[in-house]
Amino acid sequence: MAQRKSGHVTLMDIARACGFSVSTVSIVLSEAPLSRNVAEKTRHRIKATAQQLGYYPDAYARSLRLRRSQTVGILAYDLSDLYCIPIVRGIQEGLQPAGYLPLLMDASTRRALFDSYLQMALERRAEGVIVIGNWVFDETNLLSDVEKNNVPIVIVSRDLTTNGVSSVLVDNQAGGALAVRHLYELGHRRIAVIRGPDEMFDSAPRWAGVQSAAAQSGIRLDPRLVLKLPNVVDPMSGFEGGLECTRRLEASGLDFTAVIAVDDLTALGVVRGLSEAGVRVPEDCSVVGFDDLLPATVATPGITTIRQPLGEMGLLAAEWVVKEIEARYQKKAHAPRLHLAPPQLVTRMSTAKPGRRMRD
Amino acid sequence: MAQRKSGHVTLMDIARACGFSVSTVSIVLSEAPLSRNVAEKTRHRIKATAQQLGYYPDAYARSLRLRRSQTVGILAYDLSDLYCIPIVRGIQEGLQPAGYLPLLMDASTRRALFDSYLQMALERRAEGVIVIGNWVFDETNLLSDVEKNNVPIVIVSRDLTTNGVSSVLVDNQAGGALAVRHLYELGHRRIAVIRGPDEMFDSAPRWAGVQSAAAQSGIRLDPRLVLKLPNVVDPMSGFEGGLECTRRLEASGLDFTAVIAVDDLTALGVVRGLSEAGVRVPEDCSVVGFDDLLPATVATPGITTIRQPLGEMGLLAAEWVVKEIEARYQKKAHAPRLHLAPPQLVTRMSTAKPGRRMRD
DNA sequence: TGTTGACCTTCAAACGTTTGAATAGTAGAA
DNA sequence: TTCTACTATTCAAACGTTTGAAGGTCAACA
Repeated sequence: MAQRKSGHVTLMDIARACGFSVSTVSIVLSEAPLSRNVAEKTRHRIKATAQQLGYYPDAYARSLRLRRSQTVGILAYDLSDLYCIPIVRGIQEGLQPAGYLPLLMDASTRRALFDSYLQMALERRAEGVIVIGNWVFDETNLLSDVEKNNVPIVIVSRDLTTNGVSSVLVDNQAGGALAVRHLYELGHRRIAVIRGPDEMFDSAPRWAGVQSAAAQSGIRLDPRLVLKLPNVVDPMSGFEGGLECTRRLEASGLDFTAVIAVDDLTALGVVRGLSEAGVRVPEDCSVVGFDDLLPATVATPGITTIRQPLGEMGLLAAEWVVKEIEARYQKKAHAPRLHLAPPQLVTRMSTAKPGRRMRD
Repeated sequence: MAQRKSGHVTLMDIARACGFSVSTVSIVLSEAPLSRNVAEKTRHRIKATAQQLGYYPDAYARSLRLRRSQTVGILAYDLSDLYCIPIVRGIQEGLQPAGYLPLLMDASTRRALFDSYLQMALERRAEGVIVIGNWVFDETNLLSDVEKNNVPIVIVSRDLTTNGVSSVLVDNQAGGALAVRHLYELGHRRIAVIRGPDEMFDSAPRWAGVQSAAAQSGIRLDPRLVLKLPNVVDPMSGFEGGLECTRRLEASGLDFTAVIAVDDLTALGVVRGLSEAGVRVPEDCSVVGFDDLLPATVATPGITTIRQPLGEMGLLAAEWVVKEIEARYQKKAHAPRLHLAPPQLVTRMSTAKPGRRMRD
């Protein structure tokens, strides 16, 4: 067997091994149209040799020649945020049939990493980029760099259409309203709200939804029962924030029969806080979360929550990039689009009719 | 500006734009040693033009020429398994300083995807591969294909040293023992155990650890209190299995004051099952999990568990591949290595001294 | 005998980089 | 003047593919 420089088997190695030219070998192995002309036994011989030598075509050489990478970069701002994975799954599902490979990157909440990965995506000639931007990152200059290179980009979970970027996200406002209406129908009237930090994009629209639904139902939201989480990027911060806020609520001595938390982790923090104070969920107080992540399902009591259709959102984002890539090859670019996915109420054990809560 | 074919700015574009040759431009932009010889203003001019044109070097051309991809494939069998992410984080951390880029791939529990991603890793000329094999996958023929291509491979969370693959995993046996001893010291003597399915690699050693520690402490494990989860690959299956087993335990009418579950999700299923039966945790029954994943922390009560040092494990795996890659460039390969990371008991609220449990 | 077409295979150029070797130009030393 | 040494830049080949164009061979037909 020929001694190869790179340690990898190449077309040349196969050509030498079975006495044909590199061209023929390439034609056969890549199943090019021309391969119909190649004699049956030649084809067989070449394929067998390739198999036996453990040949894998070199993606670099191939992409270089074809000027296509068949790759889409997926850039998650924080992959450990539980809600990323279902999105990633959806994206993969959407990319697969179109023959694009996901290039998954996790910025681990580090801004510098995010930038360098974005750069890497460009160097790798990703034909499109999907950003999962669950947390805030104010600067979009790099994203514009992406656009400058004629690479279509879609962002999931933030609305950046004003910056010219197609966006897929849940209808946060409708979600907030859903939570309020659910509690209202159960009979709750004194509802505490734990809002997300200002720096989290979802916070404002969810709060807006809560407010408008409350107004519509004739519920007065006591400002003293509305708290806001501090802005920390740690994945556990929601839980701790919810816990801390609940302690404050309990210490205040105010009455409330339900709590709406900005997300599931916060809701779990609320449950913990109530439990510390000897308040039972849902008998004494109901709790509603947002997102529908695993911990909300497996906790006891299971958390009633507003579900985001994360998989579908990822799928749609993938389909959009793919379509946009194809479009650009035909020299026509679309205007940025926006999709607000409908949220869905998932009723579990953490909400019930308001009971008689004893307060000493 | 020159009209380029590929839609991307190339060295040639820059060369034309500022009147130097491609070589000079390359030398300057890649900061090659020769660039010391290049006149200051030439350098400036070239860099400025590159910047202005939005040049990103083509990773494909570069890797092709250099015959190095600076890439390590990370192949997770199921990224939605919560315990993958900390490992991935650790790996990234270990790869970064060595200048290798992670190529993250998620097989989504699908065997076929796993195979095709592994193939892709080879086509992308990954210089090393790290497999996170949290669930069983019996065939290692593809892994041997990897070895055949002279690509070092490390597996996290399974012992495949007998197949010649370096392995990093937690000391499951020690972990099982830790759980028993903790309960023993609290005073528990009648302990139920929910074992993992046979197809899950960790199951056997954890059970062995439980058995030996029980024997050492003089605890007799009632076989009727030892149940086994069915083999389902769904991420929720642990929870549902734990719940189902607990219902069976409760229905049996047997006495027990504590439950050891094979992992955290199962433990949460146990808590749910106990709650259904009106059994309080930890007052009436203690529960211990394994892994220390997020849901164990944020549930109420927080689950006492055996922590795997996932980050460190990933870090070590990364360091091993990197070292092995460098070694192969010097034509010397190491024998496969094994590291059993020490588990650690994390005490939370789900365990306490056995109380007087009423049974009618 | 020459021509045609069908069939099978190869040539050679290109993709965008990097880099050892080569080419000039300048200047100081022998 | 010639030699050496240094600076500043370029040539050209190579990495492993793909593919339009061209090269063969062979049989059949005119």
